[in-house]
Amino acid sequence: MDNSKKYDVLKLENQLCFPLYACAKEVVRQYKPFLDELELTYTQYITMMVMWEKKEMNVKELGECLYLDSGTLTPLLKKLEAKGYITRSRSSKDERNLIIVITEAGEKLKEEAVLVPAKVGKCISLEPQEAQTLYKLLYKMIHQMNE
Amino acid sequence: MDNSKKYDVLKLENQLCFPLYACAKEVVRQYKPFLDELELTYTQYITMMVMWEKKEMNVKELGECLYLDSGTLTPLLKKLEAKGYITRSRSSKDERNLIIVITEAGEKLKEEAVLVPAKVGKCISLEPQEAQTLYKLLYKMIHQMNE
DNA sequence: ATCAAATAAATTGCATACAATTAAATCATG
DNA sequence: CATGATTTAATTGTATGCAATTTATTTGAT
Repeated sequence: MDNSKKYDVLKLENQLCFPLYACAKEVVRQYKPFLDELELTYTQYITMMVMWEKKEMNVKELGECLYLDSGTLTPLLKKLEAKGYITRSRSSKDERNLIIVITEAGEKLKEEAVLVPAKVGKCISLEPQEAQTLYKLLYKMIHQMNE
Repeated sequence: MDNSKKYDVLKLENQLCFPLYACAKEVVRQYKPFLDELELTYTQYITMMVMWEKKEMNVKELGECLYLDSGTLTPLLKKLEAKGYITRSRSSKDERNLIIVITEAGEKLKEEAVLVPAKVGKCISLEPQEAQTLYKLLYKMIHQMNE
């Protein structure tokens, strides 16, 4: 092997994972000013996105949707409950399950939240075709890694 | 507006940012078993990648490379110093600057680290063309957001 | 029916991330 | 050349993330 090239794989610029990691963080940062208006963090926001759609979920299901575990979700859900956007209660069918249900206030928040994607979209403008390509590649990777 | 579609922008499946966020986390998880062998976290690993290439950097430069601030880097660099992979010392030219220099032990670590990318590559197999496309799109976004 | 195995959350411990603030050093301008 | 502005790290405080463990509950095989 050409020794001058041996360590090139360790250069940041030759990594695919690094821009992925950096880009994800930057995107979350783009969300921040808009989410601050709703007093939500990014993780709380995506959790609410699931709740806006599903209305009722248990922690395990939420974790599967969001790729988060109970160590992250438990404190986060307690905060959302404290804000009044969800309720947390044990299932009577199976006491192990904690059922998360969206509240009226939670539903109401959706009216403001619906404006967020467009605001962020202005900061991150890819061509529709590029966005589509990126979307597919990301999910391809995600599915590949979850095997 | 068609009301049945009004809130579709809030569905996780219609988000580009969510798979980005999820994929980045999953990738870091793929690294973990291999980095565990080196007793490095992912963030410590990418920091070492910069050090392997540059040998000497100050905290500000590292932060620019890695998109991290001193709040993250200061404790991380202290850990890398404790492991013996870097030294931390103030510049005599400008005492505000903290100069990070890689040590012998740090250089030595590169021998094991150089095997990591291939191992991770096996878990994340995109076609070279796809990887190239993804790489370009991610950097396009990163550069756009840093304006 | 009983009890070991499995399941679901919660807890614990550690390591980021990052905004905001602070402290020290240097610069720049009158 | 004095001092206010700027720059660089460090610190503080809050919120993740996740592995590993614990606790409570339920399931399932005998």
